[in-house]
Amino acid sequence: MIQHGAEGVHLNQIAEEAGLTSGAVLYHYPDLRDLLIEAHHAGMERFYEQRVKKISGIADPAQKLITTIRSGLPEGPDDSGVRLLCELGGAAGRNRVYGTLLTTLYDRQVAMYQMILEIGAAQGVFTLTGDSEQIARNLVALEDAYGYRIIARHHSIGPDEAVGLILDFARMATGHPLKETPAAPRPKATRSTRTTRPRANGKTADTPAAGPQDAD
Amino acid sequence: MIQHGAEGVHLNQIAEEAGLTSGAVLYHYPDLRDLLIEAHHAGMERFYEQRVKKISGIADPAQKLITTIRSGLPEGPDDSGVRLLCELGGAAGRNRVYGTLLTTLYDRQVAMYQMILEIGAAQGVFTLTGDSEQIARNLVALEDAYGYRIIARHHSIGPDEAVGLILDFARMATGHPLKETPAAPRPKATRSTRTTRPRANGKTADTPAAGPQDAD
DNA sequence: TAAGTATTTGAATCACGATTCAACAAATAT
DNA sequence: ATATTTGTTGAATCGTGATTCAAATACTTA
Repeated sequence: MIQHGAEGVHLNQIAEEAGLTSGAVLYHYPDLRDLLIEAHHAGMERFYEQRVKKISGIADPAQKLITTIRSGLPEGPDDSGVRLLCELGGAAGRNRVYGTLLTTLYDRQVAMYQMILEIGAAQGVFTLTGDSEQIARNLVALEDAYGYRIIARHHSIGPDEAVGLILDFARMATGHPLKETPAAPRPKATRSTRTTRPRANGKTADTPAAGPQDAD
Repeated sequence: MIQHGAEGVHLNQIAEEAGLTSGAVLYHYPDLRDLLIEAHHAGMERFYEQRVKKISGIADPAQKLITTIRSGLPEGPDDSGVRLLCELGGAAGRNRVYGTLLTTLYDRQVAMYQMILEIGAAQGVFTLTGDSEQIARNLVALEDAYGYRIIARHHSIGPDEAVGLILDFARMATGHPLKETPAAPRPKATRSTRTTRPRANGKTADTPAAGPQDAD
């Protein structure tokens, strides 16, 4: 899906990716669409779980907020997790299931932010300038949008710039300076989230070597 | 593209939509991709022009800002202009041309907002809490994101709610109350932006009547 | 080990969509 | 009025990808 779009996936590609033949894939998923939906669902779930895990250990609301913001953005234009979500965004207008999936994710993310905001406010660390849900919604919205910008390879908006922009808003909304920890030099070359798959067994020796960037 | 996704368009559908046969379409666009790019380009252009036109007559910066925000959002989940842009968002990760197209649009919209903000500030109407570009970027980002939410049919976020949320941010950023004009009861049933096309000439009498909502 | 079940293969088939092209029609120029 | 070009058609062709299925293989259980 990342390579050819939600509507452009071909059974054979899926099979090859899985190290199987088309028949085997059909054996498990007589209807391809079910597989795609499950895949999207799993991708979303993984994305969300990762975020939750990243902030689970942090106590300070400000640091928690900053980390959460960063974890919602792609690591770069090739971040597969976010790429998938962007793909979903386009398809959501056409397909109710995808729409619901995406909507659910959005709501969960809002709840996550809202929790952080509320706790911070309760501790007196944040001074919210409005309803916590309203702020949370805007935070998630900003994340989403900058995700798209990064995926589209905007020349002047990368992950760092996006974090900066979102923090600008977060500061207004929380009344907290939200200093980015200069520590934690985010691990550079953790690119390609793609789990290395055990290639097809023999026979399919001729991989047409699809370029890293498919020109549609 | 709206019906079947950027990767799912079929020549015959395009031809039928245009009231032609596949051959005739190929005569003008030997490479289908050129057509799609031009279509996206035209769609974007139209979207932008419409926004500019809508605010052209307004003098008051606050009203201008409010109107601009509204004009950046879809009128509903079926707004074809925005649907197309969402489609583009997913494809941008795969296709450099689309990425550039989208990036360009984003930058132009930022410039548009920036202008409004700067003028408002110069007139003493707005008191910007930060860099005008930074605020403008976030405004466009919010628009984009809520566009996606609306297209995905979020149960509690429609055009009105989105405007409200964006205005919440805009108020923080401009220090202006930004009261929505209760006047101008937005025209209810202006659905289906789709321009009525002169149907195919004879022969192609059997239109399979594709439902309004294609289940992917 | 043997029987039974689950999975995978590879080839055959089927359907559909892109592409080509000769003939036709319309518009425009001479 | 005729020639030329421009655009369009419809049918034929071609290629690709989904789908089916009998046979082969792997795994499980008794």
